Amino acid sequence: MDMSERVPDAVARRLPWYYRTLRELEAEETQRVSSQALGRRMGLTASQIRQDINYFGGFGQQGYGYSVPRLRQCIEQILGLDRTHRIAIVGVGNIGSAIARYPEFHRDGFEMVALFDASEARIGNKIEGLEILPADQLKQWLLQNPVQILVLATPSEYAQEIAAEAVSAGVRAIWNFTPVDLSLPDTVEVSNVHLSDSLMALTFRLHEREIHSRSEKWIRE
Amino acid sequence: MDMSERVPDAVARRLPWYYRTLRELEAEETQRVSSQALGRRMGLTASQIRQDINYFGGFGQQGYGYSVPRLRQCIEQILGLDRTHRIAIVGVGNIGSAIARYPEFHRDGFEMVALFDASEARIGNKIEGLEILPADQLKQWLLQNPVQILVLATPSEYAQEIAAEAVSAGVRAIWNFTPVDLSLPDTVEVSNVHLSDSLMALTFRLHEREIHSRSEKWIRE
DNA sequence: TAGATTGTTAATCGATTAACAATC
DNA sequence: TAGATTGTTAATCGATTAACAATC
Repeated sequence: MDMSERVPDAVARRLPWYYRTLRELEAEETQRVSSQALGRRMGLTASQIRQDINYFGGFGQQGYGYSVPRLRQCIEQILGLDRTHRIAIVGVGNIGSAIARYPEFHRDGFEMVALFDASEARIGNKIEGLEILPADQLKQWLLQNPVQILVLATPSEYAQEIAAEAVSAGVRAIWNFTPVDLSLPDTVEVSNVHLSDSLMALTFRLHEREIHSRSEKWIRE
Repeated sequence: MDMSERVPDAVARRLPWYYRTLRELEAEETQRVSSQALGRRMGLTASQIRQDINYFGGFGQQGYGYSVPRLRQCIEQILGLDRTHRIAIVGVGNIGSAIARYPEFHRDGFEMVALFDASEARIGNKIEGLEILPADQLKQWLLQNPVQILVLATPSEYAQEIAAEAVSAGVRAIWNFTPVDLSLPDTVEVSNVHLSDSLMALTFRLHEREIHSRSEKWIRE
């Protein structure tokens, strides 16, 4: 498993997709899969799948294909899901609390360990048995209770400040739900869920399509 | 504005980002911006920004740069945000109800018009003044009240079925929060928010980094 | 006018696809 | 062994970057 160079983003983005698909195949009790069959299922070329998988090593077998459980397990390890990840959430508004209540995470080794919010009305309340702590205790708490991942779901105006604070308390991975492009040392990994970007990408394609069909009509008439 | 070819995904993904940044600049009352200045701010090359913008036409002015309000407005139009988009949500669990309560959408012309759920316990309840309707009335309702966008936030096992139903009732854009790769006619636009994929991309990079630093040590010692 | 910066073409880089020898 | 399918190298394609003439 040679990891001497940073894996291209294009490949990294497909890894969870492979993982998800392999889990489906496993649930269907499929034992083996060829790059061609997997490609057909995912809408990728067989070549790309072999290329991607080989980035991490030869998990297949010539003339046979890939063992579904084995490949699933390998990708699970590559994704780091064989470990437990402790997660804290800052900002328990709509999205923050939805994440706090999301049960599926547990299955993949994620453990919600603390919730923080700045609103007096929320502090002290419980979500899934976990008490909401005052946001101004975040740094202190993190120093004593390290987490692997911080979920950032505060109002935009506090996002940068709180992220920087968390990083100074040792956080090295942020799952960012605010529409803010965080500026942090590049020793910190950030995964953005820019919800409105994703919604706008949808309206863009919808709009683009309408223009297309209009101009098609134009040509026909 | 030549749109004879489909805009590459790479460009489409950056459009909402440009829009967001231009809005920030506008809020800071910046009147003009050069591709270089915008590039520095966003971490892109000036060249790429000019290339991207020119995909849609010459909105700049030689020797001056781009007018921030004008460019913002142009991209707003390109994204289709000058129109109103009616949205319905199916599945008002954690994520569905978080989306239903998200206030920011209104600003960009999105209007939440209906909520659906299959659970007896939820039907009849209200979120933001909107009553939750039985999911089995979805198709009927959509036929009478067309929406531009359907938010899909049901349990995975119903996602494909409900999406197909909505499409047969005229829906042409789906904002998909389920971890399912929907299979729909390509006349339908889908924007996926695969939350666990995004979380796993984070653990992958975190893990990858650890391997790096370990092997660095290895070399040093 | 001179300086600045775009719009656009050409060069480079990286990612995807094709091809095929290795091998199970 | 013969057939199938991987692992891997080479060819192609597309996206990014560089360069520069056009022009405000």
